[in-house]
Amino acid sequence: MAATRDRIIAATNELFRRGGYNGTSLRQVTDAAGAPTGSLYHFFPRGKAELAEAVITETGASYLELFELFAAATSDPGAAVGAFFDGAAETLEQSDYIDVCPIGTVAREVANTHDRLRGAADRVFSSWIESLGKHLEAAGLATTEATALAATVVAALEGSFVLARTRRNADVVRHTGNHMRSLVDAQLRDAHNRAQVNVGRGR
Amino acid sequence: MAATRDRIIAATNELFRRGGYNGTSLRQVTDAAGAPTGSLYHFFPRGKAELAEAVITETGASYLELFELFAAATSDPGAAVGAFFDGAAETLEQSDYIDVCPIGTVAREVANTHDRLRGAADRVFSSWIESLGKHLEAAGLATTEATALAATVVAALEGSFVLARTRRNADVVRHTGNHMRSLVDAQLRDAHNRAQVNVGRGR
DNA sequence: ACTCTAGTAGAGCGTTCGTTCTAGACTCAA
DNA sequence: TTGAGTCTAGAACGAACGCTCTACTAGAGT
Repeated sequence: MAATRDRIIAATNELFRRGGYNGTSLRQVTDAAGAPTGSLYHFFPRGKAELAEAVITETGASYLELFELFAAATSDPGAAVGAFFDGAAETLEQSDYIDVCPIGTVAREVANTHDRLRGAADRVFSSWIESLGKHLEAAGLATTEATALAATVVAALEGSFVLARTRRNADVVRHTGNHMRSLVDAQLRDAHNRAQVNVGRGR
Repeated sequence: MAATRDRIIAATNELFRRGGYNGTSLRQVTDAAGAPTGSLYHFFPRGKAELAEAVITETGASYLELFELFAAATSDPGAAVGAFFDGAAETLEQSDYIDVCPIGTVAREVANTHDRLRGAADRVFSSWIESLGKHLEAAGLATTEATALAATVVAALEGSFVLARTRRNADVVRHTGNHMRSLVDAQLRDAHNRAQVNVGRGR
């Protein structure tokens, strides 16, 4: 019976997306979750930091699942990337530009002050990069190239959220998605061309 | 004699880069600047928000100048973009991964809660995009393409800061810079090819 | 029927927050 | 020398912060 815990996590997630870590008070969390302080400290004995760590880890895992869903729908990584950006843009517009991703916000905010939170966000980003990287490898990229390109895509995704929130306009997310798609396509084309040349040379 | 005002701005800039808006108290600011509360409210009568607005605007302008410096050094926008990313990576490493850019951090944090700060950050980002966009136009891109590509580059820059801070490793900034450079180069190549075709057709 | 644990409930702790306010010090024109 | 204006200095305010603490309730196990 962890319904209360779930409500606390969900409320914190949404509040972090709106106001970040330091901008969200536990009073807001308990009010939004309809849970008393006692329950909050029952589920998260180390307090706010432990709650934030759980939100980052659990949200990160669910976004990883979501991306895998997009990736499973096609063997073309460029298309999956483009679709993911488009979905994020839609979400932004429908939520009055509340941040799509609490992880990036919190990570940037507390990277220098809360090392455990930084570590949790690091693990989440790494899991995303690894997942996308594997799909890029499967499509023909070398491991090093695939990882670097995956990191760039994640960076562009997070950065486009910053701009979209600031301008209150999600088009930048879509445009960035298109650019990432053509970048992925170009790198895959290069890799295939190189492979062809090597085959032609009897390699 | 606005030396005190300058010290307050500089201290706030650095503290924002470390802890963001809500994570920085005015006590920290006055301590770091060696200025009493009275002086702070003398120069910024509307308090913390006005101070933050000034930091965003002034830092934004100085980064615009910095980019123009990189851009003036070459007629190749791709090279300027790459060099700018490399410079940022260096800065990150030399500063123990304090954020390079207080604007992105603050903007993402308070976009939903402080509209004036959001507006100030919006103007700064727009000025960067406009500047890079003009250089891309000068190199042969159409206005729409140039603006969209410039926005993607700024997004990738901001996003790579998030990842670099979180991983405590600036390589992602360099890799993203390389990818942005090749993206810019590819788009310019496409534009020139299209122009050639049109000339060949007597257009 | 009794005990034990999980979870609910919220008053209250010490601290720090952004801000206000009063008082004093310096500069320079009149 | 005076007076006005600019800037410095920091004590003090009410509000809000994260967190601790004690008391209570519900239900499972024996």
